[in-house]
Amino acid sequence: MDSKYNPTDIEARWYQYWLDNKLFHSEPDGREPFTVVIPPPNVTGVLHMGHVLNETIQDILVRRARLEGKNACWVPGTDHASIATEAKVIKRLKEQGINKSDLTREQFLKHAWDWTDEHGGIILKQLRKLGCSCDWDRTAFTMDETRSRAVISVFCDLYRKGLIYRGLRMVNWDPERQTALSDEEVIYHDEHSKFYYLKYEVVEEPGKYAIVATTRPETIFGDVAVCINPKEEKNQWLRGKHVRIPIVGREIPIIEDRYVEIGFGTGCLKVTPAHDVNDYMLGQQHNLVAYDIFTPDAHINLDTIEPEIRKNVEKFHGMDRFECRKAMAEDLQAAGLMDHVEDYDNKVGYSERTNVPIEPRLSLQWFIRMKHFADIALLPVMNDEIVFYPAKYKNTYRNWLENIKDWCISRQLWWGHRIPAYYDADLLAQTGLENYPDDKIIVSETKPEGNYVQDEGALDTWFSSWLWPISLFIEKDQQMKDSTWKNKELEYYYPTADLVTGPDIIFFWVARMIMAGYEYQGKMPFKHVYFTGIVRDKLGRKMSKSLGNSPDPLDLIERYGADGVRMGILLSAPAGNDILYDDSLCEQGRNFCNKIWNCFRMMKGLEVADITQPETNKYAIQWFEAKLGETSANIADLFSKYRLSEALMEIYKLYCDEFSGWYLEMIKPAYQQPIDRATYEATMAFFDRLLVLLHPFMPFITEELWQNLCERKQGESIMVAPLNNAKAFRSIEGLSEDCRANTESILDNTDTLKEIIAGVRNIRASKNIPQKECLNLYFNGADRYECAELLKKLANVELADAKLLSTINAQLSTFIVGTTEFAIPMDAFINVEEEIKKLEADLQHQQGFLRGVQAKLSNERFVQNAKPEIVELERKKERDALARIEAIQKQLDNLR
RNA sequence: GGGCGUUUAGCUCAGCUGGUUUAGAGCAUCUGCCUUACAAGCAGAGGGUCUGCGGUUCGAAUCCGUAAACGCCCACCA
Repeated sequence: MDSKYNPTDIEARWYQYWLDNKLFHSEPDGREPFTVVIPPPNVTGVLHMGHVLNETIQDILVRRARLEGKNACWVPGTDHASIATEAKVIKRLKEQGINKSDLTREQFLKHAWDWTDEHGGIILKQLRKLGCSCDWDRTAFTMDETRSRAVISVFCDLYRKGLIYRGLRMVNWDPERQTALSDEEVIYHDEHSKFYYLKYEVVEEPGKYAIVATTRPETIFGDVAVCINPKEEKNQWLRGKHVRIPIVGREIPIIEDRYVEIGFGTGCLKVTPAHDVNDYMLGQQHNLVAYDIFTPDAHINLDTIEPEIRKNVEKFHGMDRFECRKAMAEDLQAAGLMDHVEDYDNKVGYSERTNVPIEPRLSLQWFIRMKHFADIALLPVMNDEIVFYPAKYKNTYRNWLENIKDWCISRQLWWGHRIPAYYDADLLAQTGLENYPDDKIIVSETKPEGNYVQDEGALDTWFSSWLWPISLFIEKDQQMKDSTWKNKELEYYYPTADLVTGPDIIFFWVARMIMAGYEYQGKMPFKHVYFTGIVRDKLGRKMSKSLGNSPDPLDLIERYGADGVRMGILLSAPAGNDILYDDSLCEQGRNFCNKIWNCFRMMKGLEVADITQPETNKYAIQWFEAKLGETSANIADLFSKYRLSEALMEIYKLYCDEFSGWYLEMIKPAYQQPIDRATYEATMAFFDRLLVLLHPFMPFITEELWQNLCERKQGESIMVAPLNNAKAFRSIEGLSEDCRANTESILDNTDTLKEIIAGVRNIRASKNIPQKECLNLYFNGADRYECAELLKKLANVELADAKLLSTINAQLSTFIVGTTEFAIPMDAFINVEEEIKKLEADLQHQQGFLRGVQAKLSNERFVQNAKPEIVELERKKERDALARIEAIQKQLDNLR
């Protein structure tokens, strides 16, 4: 065996073994289920560090549950990601010289499916490299047959329930992709822009102007009024008058509405109903026309305005909106109709997917009434039936639900689930879409007989994702019945156990799954939600392609091994906190693998013989048994709180410090001596349990070593290791009174021993005494008899001999543990000056400590008010401190 | 403009209902060791008064108030 762990071959081999033996596959049975559904990555996506974090956490939870004997089922799959994927397909077509507009829907979809088949699922392959134990037989796609049928059924069902409606509304329009978006898909950025003060001449008083401040002068073609607040003094003179739009020339009325904020800007607000949500609202209240002056791709379109007005501004027709803003500002300036321009900071909404400024646009879309869903989804989270980790997201969640708005679910895209709404072709030809009567729309799972045309729109991707925890378990060909699905799988796997996802999709996805869960199964979709942080680089910057600061996970796996990367990403990832990723974390993971590897090498190198078991070994085994029990209990507790990085750290310390650093040193036979069989077997058993404990975090190396620890049968795996776990996970609280006392005292005693050894090592290091030099240890003090007993058990770790201290002389180097003083004869090594200095510093510290304690104890109110056990503790502190001070002084006297 | 969160060693974080020998961990740093499992290692050491201020209390990193800094979410002030 090499002294370095080499993961590459090992990982590939065991992953295949797990697949071959169907160890990831789950079928309903008598065991308790533990279900996790993967947050489906984009079907054409590629693995990035965010996935690594997310999937590692899920795998840890799933593998842990499996070891606990649960029937773990982690269902993988991908999301069709309608906007993102459509964009990618369009881009590729463009590279081939094809425009989307040249294709029919069917032709385009053919290309999209080709693309999906080609690139789809690459990311799922990559997850295997990470070690993810997904049940691949269940792999699903949000647009596969079963999921699609579910989506359409739900649309029809909600429509029948009156929870879906079609309406002409002001929506967020993405001019790049030319589709409507939901409110959640708009991201607001702070922007330094300009505030333009435009002069609108008052018709009734030529030469006088109303000054209107706007950030968007390019929309003045659509102005239909100027609004003032009836209470604003300075604009009273405008009441009832009309103004002329500069450059454009249209005469528009001054209207009054209290919506306009007094004191903001000039108090005059231009009203453009087609291009601003508030203006739209004003327009409706004041019966104003809405001129839509933009094409779907946000170029100026003057076809909608009056021809006589148009001729004034023909040159702007067809301009891009930002180009037009510039041109309009210049023209206004030149015409003397620009009062002035100010710098202005405001927020501008951008499309989440295309990163293009969104345009508020009046359009005919499909919506879900959300009030009903907010009602069913709020309570379960607020009273912790569904538990959020960290809990702070409950606030965010509540806030959103309490202010919820209807969800725009239609998209002007082809890649997605086509809206199952049908229009009578003849009627449609007469009325057009906007005026098509609602009661003549047919919403149905299947195309109605006759001459009907289907709605051109597709559904928002999240309209399929919100069904994910349900739709994954719907049987092939199963139809929705009575607004629900029932079958054996749903009965068994639903509700799922844990959902692991980023807080950025709490509204998009988490909240909506909860809604759909209650609506369609009458139950929560999951019991716990673990929100991960965002992976950042070590400078705290979000990882992004454009910054180039995101490492390629596969490359990292290549360099550090999957186990190393898993440890690296997890180590500093407390729930909900962002993680600052740095390669050095993976390095630590790799180093840890190496450590474990070498523990194993050491054990395998032992020669076993039937000899008497030394007392030290008996003690070591007892102690480590206790330690392992204690740590296992801690880890179980940390798991229950989803504090996974802390759990891993506990295991890390258990391996490195306790097992390698202490236990193996205690039982290690002298050079070329054999080990007794009892100790050997106990040690192997310990290691087995250690591997099981670590397995969820580092699946590959643990499987490799577990398989080599002893003879294993074909098909056996640490993944489903039999329940010596029950023993490993038990807590000290669960032990009998006697056993617990024993456990605790052996742990305490060993801590004392470690302190003594540390004292000796300290002296050795500070005096440069070589390792080979065996030292004699003398001691004296209150607990000396106990110490003597203990030391005998550990003598072979560090010491030649342990004796009661009889006389003290200057040729000793000393230290104190508890209240016992220890001394090592130094002969020529001793430096009296230094020794005195050290003791004096210690003395000072002890005296300071004593003063603090005594101050407390002499405070009557403390003695009266504090709990008796606290007072007693302080008294013990005082006694101990006094004893130590006395000991130090005695030593000082001797040295002097 | 609202709401939430954070602020503890050089870095990343623990520290639960105030009291557990004058604050812990991992990493990093420094020193010494190629000791017969491991230099991707071993041993040892240094390093913080817990963001500032005020309060409650016998006692505060821990509770309350306040200020500041940073971060996140929400919101139609053009």
